[in-house]
Amino acid sequence: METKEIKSISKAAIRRMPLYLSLVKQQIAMGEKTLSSTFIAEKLNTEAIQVRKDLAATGVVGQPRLGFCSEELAAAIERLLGWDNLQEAFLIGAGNLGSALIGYEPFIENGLNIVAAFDNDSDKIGTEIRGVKVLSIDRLENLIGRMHIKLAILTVPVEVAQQTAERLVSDGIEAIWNFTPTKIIVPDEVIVERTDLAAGYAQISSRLATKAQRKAAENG
Amino acid sequence: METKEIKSISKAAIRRMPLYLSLVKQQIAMGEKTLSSTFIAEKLNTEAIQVRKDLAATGVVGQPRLGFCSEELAAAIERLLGWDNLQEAFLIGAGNLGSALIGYEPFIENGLNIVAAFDNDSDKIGTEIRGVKVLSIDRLENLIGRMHIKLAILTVPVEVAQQTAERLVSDGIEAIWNFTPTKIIVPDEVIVERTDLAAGYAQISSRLATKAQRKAAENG
DNA sequence: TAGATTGTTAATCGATTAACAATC
DNA sequence: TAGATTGTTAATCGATTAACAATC
Repeated sequence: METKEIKSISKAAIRRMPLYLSLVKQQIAMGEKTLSSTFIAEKLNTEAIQVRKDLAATGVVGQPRLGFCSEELAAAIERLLGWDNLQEAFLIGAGNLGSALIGYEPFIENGLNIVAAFDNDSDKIGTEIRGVKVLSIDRLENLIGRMHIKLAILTVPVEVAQQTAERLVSDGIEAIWNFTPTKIIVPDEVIVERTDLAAGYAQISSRLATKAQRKAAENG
Repeated sequence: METKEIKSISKAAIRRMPLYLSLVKQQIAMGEKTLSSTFIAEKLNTEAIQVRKDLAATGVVGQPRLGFCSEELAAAIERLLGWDNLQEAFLIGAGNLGSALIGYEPFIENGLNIVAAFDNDSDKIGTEIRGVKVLSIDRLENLIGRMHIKLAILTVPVEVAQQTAERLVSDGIEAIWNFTPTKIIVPDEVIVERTDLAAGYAQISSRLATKAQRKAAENG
């Protein structure tokens, strides 16, 4: 098989990959050997051209008239995302949101393995959340190195987000997934991804507000 | 006061507003009357020009040498986002993630009021989650109209996401905040915002995978 | 005044969409 | 073959960044 040029891939395309992957897996489960960009676009309420462009980045070559081989596509997306390997992670902050992430199905299904949670609340330390032990935050330093943990999921209160991030960095963490509603500042070599629930709320409430204002203007 | 032209505002800018708002509120709490785009940019690890451009959309006019009036800016951002009014919402699906959203501080602080949760698990129905009653999903139809609820937060299992969304739409919901890892298809007039935890995971794990591959190539 | 900052207009960058030849 | 689909190249669109005059 010829090796294809490495295609550049947009951040937005990466973010869409999980949608493609779960649809492809669904089709595999139903015994479908192939699926086309047209089909995917229809199911995801998007455009076929975007699907084709995105899938080009996986290196999978489609067949005119038939589309893409389901199995090949699933494997290629998983490889692209690194979801073909198990990813061990520490959860930092075992509050409501953190606890919810332990046991979040789409993570478990795709190789994200939260191996321990850390907190400074003595009531929580020593307990288990769905089988994951909650340890004292003081043991973080020791364990990151010893267990070769690359990824930390940061769900501490916003007030301590920056200082906790700095601790993680000095302990040698490679990537921080920041769920706190603030930006953390860390050295460039540390990978940071922020998932911002407040941003989503901003977007939906501003759209609702705009709609309400328009309605008021029409009736006024 | 002159009314300014309504500036167009990008989706990305809307999503950044909560970051600006919390920083501005922090400054107010510290007694600072003004703050500049330079200051904001430094704190948020971004560029001053982007901050100025974003803030222009609020209609607040800054003063050369001084920057923006903190109080005025906070009020303008809250108005822009509709966070100056209480937003009542139903939570659909009282699982782990849904439960975590009840009581999520940044929502509560900014006017998002989850007034009831709905589930079809008889073990959950009748219980309370941090003061919010869990009701049978069968009562949804009746209550959306009666309580004039505009916003539904969808945290049901992915398998029932589409059918639940359709129910919400036929009951007259105006906006759906979709936390399920799938796209839901609804009429255009219904506002849909999707917060996709799997997308964030895709992004961070692909970056980790790329880094690991580069490292392997160097050592190989 | 000198200098820091705002706000506008233009340039750049990145992502999406359109057009269309190639393929089976 | 006819027709659906792929994949590439070009055009468009939207967001970010740069340049710079205006302001206090």
